[in-house]
Amino acid sequence: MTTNLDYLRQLNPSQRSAVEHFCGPLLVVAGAGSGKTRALTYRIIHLIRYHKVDPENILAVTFTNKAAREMKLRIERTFAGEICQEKHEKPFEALKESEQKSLLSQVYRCVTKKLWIGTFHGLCSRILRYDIGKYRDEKGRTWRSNFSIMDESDVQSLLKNIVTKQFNLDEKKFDARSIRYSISNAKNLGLSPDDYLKEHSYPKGRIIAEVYQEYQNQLCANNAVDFDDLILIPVRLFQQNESVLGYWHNQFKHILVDEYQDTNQIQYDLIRLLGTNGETDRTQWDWRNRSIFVVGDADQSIYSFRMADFTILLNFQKDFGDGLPDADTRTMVKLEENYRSRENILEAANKLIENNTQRIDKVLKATRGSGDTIGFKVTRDEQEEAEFVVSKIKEIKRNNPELNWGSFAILYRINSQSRPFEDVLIKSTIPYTIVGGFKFYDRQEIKDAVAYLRVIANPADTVSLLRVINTPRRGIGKTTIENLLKASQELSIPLWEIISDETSVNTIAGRAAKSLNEFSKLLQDLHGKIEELSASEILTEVMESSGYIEELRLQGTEEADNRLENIFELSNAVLQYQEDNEDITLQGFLSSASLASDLDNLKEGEERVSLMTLHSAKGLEFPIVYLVGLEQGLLPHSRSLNDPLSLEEERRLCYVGVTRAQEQLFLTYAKERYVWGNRETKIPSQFLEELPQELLDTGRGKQTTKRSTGSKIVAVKSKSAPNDSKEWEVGDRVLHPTFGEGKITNVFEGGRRISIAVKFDALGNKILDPVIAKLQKLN
DNA sequence: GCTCTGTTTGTTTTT
DNA sequence: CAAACAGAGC
Repeated sequence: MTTNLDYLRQLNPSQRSAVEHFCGPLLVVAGAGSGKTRALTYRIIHLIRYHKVDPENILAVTFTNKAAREMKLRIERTFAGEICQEKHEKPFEALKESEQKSLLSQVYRCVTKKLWIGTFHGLCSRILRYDIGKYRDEKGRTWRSNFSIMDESDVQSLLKNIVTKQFNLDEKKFDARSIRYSISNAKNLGLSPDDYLKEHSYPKGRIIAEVYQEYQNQLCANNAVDFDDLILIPVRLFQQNESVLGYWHNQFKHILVDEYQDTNQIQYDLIRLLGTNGETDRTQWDWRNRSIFVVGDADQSIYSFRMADFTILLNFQKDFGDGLPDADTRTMVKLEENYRSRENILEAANKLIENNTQRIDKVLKATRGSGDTIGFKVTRDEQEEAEFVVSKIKEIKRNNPELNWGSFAILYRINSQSRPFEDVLIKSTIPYTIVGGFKFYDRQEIKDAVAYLRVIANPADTVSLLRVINTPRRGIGKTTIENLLKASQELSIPLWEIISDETSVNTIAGRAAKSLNEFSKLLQDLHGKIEELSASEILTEVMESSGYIEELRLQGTEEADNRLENIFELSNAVLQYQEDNEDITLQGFLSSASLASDLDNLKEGEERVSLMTLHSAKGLEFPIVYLVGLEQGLLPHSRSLNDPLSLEEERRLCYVGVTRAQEQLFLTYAKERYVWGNRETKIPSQFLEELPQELLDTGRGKQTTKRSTGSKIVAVKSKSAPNDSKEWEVGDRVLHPTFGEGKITNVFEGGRRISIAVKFDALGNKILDPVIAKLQKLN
């Protein structure tokens, strides 16, 4: 019997060699629209169908939950199609509906269900539900499997409390936000509080290390972890426990990572540990029946603020691969044919990204006709910008009956730019969805409901307990709570243990004792039934019995009705979760809820105009794209203007936007816009100049993209720079201790900092800080 | 113990 | 121009 491998015929040679790769490492450098998702999906199918790999042994990491869901769906469908051909010798579509259904559910049971597909965070939380009990950090802290995942605002208030109440620090110097950022960065580099202290001995660093230490204490006391811990803890656990690592190493024989350019250090550590079983000597690596397969595009790396580091991708060949030059390597495949966009759009994208220095050379090759020129519009302000875009949408839709509202996307740099577009869309009664901004799970009533569920699942979660202890109002006031907290601190036991003991409550709480005991009884009751009741039953029960629903009903205002509606929506989400997953436990639902993103709501086939940030648009495509707000200070964002590295990231962001478009792309720029309630005059984005001017169509013939002189923020000079940067000049040969010899191709001056771009003979372009990198000038 | 209101503060991007 | 917060009044 010849296995029917129909899917291979749909691939070009490079895609095919990626899909047919079996064991060992492979880097797939995949340009925008080059069919990388297809390569990834088909490779998984090929592993199972052709190489007979057990789906259980495949780990595929995607960037979003949505991407994971879609990949599963595609695998399921393709698989069903293949099996159908093989068994019945007819296409899947020819089956009766009932046969289709039963085939799909069979594929689900044998394949999709067993695959480990998800985001780093989702997959790691799954691993932790098995193994977190085996972890012990360097201070001896431990966690239990019913841990809570703290959301960003919980973390924020926890930290604020530590900074202001416990440490009495100056809030100006140590605001919770920047401390959170430091801690998160530390965790993404794999640093514990002690490690952090070692690396930062200066006074401020020492204090941050102390706050970090105390923050860990409190997470532990709440039996809670934050987002970063979801990845950090497995890595640490694997490092300290050989047998746990061995188990998961053995489980995951084939590891696939999508969007590899946006992984950070700790995620890399995780992949490396799983792939190599922690063996550092690469001659000892055993690739029999194993592989690491990563897909990415350095030009689309846009998450460095989250510590993503695309040099991890650039180093793949050195790390895992054979390190041979491009022409000879067997561990890298480049996908350069673009199946998405019209040639004009690609040309613009290619021209734009050429201005970046640090990249793997790669050109998107068009496979479709040239298409229209790129629309460009200068408007008076953001209001006119929105009106222009919406009227254009209407016009194009009218002239192209095959398009629906879902064919259009409006992309912007920051969420607050959506406002005027929403207004105009509403006025025109055009359906739209807005991705990002305020999430469903950020709504007050949803957070209340979820907090109830979290306390029931994990009574040690004092943060959630405090949120609901007096919601709805049951006469448990500030002083009562403070007394209870004091008691719990003195006895160093969780608040919950005080509250669940009637005698203690009666002693401490006084007037509030009665309602406190009722409250505690309700939660205790449900906590006891956690095994026997489903998540949705618990939700309904707690919302009714706590009086939460009743209070909203009594209010009768429009707002209260809205909240009731949302709670109803939440219970639908729970039911949906139970439908989609075998796991109907409360904890299962709670972790999926914590990790849910707004992007998950974006459904294909929904005929609505999409509004989202450029970050959210990654991985998506639309026939018609409006990339708006192309102004200095917005795109590129003002915070990147004096740092060449961030500026390159902004350019990549713009590149991501441009390459989302299939048929047509519009760019807009508003001369004035409200910033912080003030009108501000804006100058055009420098990226506009970098695009091929002949492709820009202003609709009137005359080009108006020239910027006023003197507005260049980043000076690129070769000679006679006014300050002492003349030490480094374009054309100089230099020697770097690790990168070797190279030639300076650019000198950037931004404020006090100087960066230079060097093309190394062996390693290609890199941007360096000459003060940090110990560069030597050669003559 | 709870609500209202004036003041302050701050905006990139997100799993 | 928000939202979030603190302090005063009920």
